[in-house]
Amino acid sequence: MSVIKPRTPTGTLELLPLDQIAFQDLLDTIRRNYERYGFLPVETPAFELSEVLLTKSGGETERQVYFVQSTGSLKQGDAPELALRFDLTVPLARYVAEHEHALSFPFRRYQIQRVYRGESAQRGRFREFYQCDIDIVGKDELSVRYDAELVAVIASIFDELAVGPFLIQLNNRKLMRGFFERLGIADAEQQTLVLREVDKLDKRGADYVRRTLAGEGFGLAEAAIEAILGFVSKRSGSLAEARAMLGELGGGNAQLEAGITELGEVLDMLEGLGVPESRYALNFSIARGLDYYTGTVYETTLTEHPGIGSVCSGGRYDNLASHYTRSKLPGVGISIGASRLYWQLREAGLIGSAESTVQVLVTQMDPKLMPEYLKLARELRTAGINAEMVMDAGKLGKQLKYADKAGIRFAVILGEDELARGAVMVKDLRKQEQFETPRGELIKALRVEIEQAIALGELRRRGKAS
RNA sequence: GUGGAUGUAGCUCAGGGGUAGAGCAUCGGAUUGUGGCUCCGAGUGUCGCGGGUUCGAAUCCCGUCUUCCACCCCA
Repeated sequence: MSVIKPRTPTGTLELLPLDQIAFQDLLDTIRRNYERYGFLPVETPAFELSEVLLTKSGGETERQVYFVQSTGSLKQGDAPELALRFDLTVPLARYVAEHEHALSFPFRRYQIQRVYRGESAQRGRFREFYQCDIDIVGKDELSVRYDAELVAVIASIFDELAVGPFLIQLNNRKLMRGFFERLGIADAEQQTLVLREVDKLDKRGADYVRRTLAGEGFGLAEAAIEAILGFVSKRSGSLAEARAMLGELGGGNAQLEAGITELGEVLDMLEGLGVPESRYALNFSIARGLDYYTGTVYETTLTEHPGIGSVCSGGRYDNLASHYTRSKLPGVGISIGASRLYWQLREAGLIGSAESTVQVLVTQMDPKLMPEYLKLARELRTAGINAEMVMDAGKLGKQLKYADKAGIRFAVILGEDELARGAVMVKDLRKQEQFETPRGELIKALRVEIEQAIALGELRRRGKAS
């Protein structure tokens, strides 16, 4: 009989249990912070109607969309009416438009789900991956103060992830467009093209951008190019510097002035929100690729790992759901690509395998004592301690080996000797220590051990809070 | 979609016209209440797929697929 080689399609991330636990810990941290800042959970279907998803046909998105089709429909040669979502923003727009009357505005939702993109796989880039989005959608209006609030959320998450220093870089599309307009680049399309090139500054360097802007398709005058480069090369190192950067821009047109005002308001909020100055900076080269951003744009990087690139990005959009409703729904949102983030952090050695979610293994020393083992396991579980029981008799050595390989930190051992003494043995496989405790104090003793390990950062809190 | 590379045991790879190897991993054992170290033993491959050259191909040639890297785009 021929067997099929078991393998996952390229561009998918499939993990072993201990790595999956580490990944889920990452998602949990993100989710916890989203909820802490008052965002509500939403899930939408993995696939949407094609007509809903592909509002803007042509271009990059359509090239990357996976269509979904039943075999029956495929045989009939019908065009697929379903497609897998490629981000969470388009489904959000549909969701808000569809449930507009049942939602409270400003609507704050978080969504942690997988999205699909049919692109060729590369390092840390997947065809199926998790996005963790938050968006705040207003009705008719939404204050830029919300734009500042998102900075606080990002800072809170990356602080808690403890992956070293990070920088949330801020910019504003109006400010950029206004600046280009002042230089005589008035056409919106042309501005978009310049935005896209300028965004590559930190990756490709000033010379690359200079050459591109002077080349065909742009052909900008040297003075304009130098003005642009001088503008986009600026970075703030502190709040005072950020304010000075805005102050030096001067005015000249409504867009530029609006951008300066908006960014200024965002800066004014950050201190009160408790975001340290070291966590954010203005960077006038940040543009983001998506063309629906109209105001604030965000891009977060890990200072000590520039190679990882952006770990969280997003921005403000004027009218989220114009394709689905006549209501004006402005919003602001950010997204964390969790699969890529996890993968990159692991590559950089910033994240390892976790310990098992199983906290204690109840070993089976003597099959005759099975009723005792069952009782022990029940006690542990009732106390909120995650416990696994060995059901098959076998050598104790093998059972401990199993616990070790499975990443289980503690083993409980009970044989004739302990039973006679009314005691039970607790073994810490990591510390290579064991101690005997009176049977009645097992739970207390284990809790102390577990809390200690959590305090040392060796374990994460599992099971119900005790 | 464009350009470049790759493909040999579960993994990392060596070999290079005469029919396949190492390390790691896996499993078993080292006197029946204690894991990660050590020692002993065991198994596995249509050498990516198809065709050609040859007495003979994993090894040379052609095609094809796959995976990877860069561009594009993005998380």
